[in-house]
Amino acid sequence: MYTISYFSRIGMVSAKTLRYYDEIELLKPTYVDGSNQYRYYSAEQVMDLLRITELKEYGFSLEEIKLLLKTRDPLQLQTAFEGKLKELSSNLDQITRIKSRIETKINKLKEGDLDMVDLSTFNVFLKEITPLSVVSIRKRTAIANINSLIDELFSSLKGAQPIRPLMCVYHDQDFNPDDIDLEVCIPVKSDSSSLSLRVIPGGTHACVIFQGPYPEMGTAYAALMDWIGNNGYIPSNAPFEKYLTGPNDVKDEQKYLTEICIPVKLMV
Amino acid sequence: MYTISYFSRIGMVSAKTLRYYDEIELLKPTYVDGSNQYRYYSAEQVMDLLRITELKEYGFSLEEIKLLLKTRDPLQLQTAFEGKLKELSSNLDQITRIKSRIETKINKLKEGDLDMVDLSTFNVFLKEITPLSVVSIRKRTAIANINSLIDELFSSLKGAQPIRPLMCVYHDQDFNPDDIDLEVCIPVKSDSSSLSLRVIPGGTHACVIFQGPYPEMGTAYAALMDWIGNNGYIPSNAPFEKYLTGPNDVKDEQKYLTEICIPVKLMV
DNA sequence: TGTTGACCTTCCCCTAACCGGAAGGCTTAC
DNA sequence: GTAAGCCTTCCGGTTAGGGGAAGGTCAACA
Repeated sequence: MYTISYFSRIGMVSAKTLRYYDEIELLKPTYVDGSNQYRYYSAEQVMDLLRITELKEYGFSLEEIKLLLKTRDPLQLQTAFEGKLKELSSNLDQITRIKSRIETKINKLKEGDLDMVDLSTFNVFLKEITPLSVVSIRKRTAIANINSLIDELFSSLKGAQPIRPLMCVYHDQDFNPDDIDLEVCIPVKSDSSSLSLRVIPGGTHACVIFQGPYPEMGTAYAALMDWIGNNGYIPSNAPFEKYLTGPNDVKDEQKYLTEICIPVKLMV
Repeated sequence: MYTISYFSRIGMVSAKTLRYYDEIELLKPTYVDGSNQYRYYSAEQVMDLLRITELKEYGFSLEEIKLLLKTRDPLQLQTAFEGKLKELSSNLDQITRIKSRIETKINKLKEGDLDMVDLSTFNVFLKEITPLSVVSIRKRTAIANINSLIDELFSSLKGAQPIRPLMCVYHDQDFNPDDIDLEVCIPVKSDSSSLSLRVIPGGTHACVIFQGPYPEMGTAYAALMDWIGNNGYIPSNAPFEKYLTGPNDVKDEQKYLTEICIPVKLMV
């Protein structure tokens, strides 16, 4: 039996942490003195504590660890590890992309470019769009899952040929990247009767073409919304994007080309 | 002038976020209606909002962004970006190391190794150590900074030859990885009179040799502390580690060799 | 003119994984 | 006798907002 401070030194964690683990029922002392509430830990608990620290380093939350500690099934552990491995790989990609974005920023700064984006440099134009038949999936999900949605959609195509680039409709008003009402669309011929089609309504749209990485598209949206307000229009429906040139076409994110369209009507 | 919801759509953030930015004085609306407290944002603020979102993506905290927004000095911006770049690089390294640790775990699991470490497999031994002269730096810092401390120490060596591997004394009782009382030591000949030496006292030490990555050394510490308690000793001074084989000697972290020593005395 | 629905406000509580410190109780060593 | 060193609980703080309630306001429509 160890006191909390000795036990904390064994595991190289703070006593505060141990009290917290007790509170959330992750690791309770084997014995608590009834008279003074002192916590005492047993030698077997050392291994539990070490496992907790290890899993924490791997990026598991304490809730997840609580479950993993209980299981004696090595397969479940393996699955959890493999999932975490994927997560870490995607973190790596994410960080790498951000690094390259910062690098181009630094280069611009060095060239004396003051890095001030001017909304008026965007070339907003009005366009009458005719209704368009598409195959689509609509789902409420995190933006990060968009790729699996696209895969799913493509596999449901059954040989039908896309006649235009991929599109995405953003049905949300309030923007929250972890929970988006997302509709991925592939335009197809309107007589592809074997598929269940949906028709994107036509009408007047304010549009802009943006070149650059997707996370920087905010400026284009801002320019578009700004233009709409300044020209006596208001948005009348959900905006959508057409991915003219994307990751499948070029490697350099700076070369991505996207058209953003917002259906509009005249203000009364 | 935009209402909060229109402004939030322009910037693709939630209205909640905008109210929060108002509260923390990061981005205050240019005009607030006196009668109903409605917030109104101006067209110029769009760029500020977009910059905030951008810097957030780069990993800056809102406090840092507050400072960066104010400055018109491109050099300061560049410095901040370069610092962030370094931070992201070290994150990349960190994640890569963790990934490879998880991969070896998975391989062990596949081989049927149940991944149960047994403290009793560690070979703890008692050792009489004679006093040792070292050059050292002691500092309270995050464990992540240990490398710069080592560099600093080596550059203060002025040609004196290390006679033993690098050591580190851990003066803390309560372990907190972001704020450690750390002493890095290089053993030198005791007659290196041109340097200011400090002497690590001799005496009885309980020691163990650990093979593997540094973050997994906890098990060895646990085995050591366990042995000490079970054999009628108590720790009498700060523990230290000797880095017998480290990153300068081999690439594979699984091959790192470290000796952990804890000064002990007999319990009364 | 009334009503409906969209929009705005403030206020309060919640998150994860603890840290810092206060106030108070117990032993033990000098 | 008292100071040091343990231990306890409790309270408040951290980041960047989200969820939701209660209530005021606005514009359009019947």
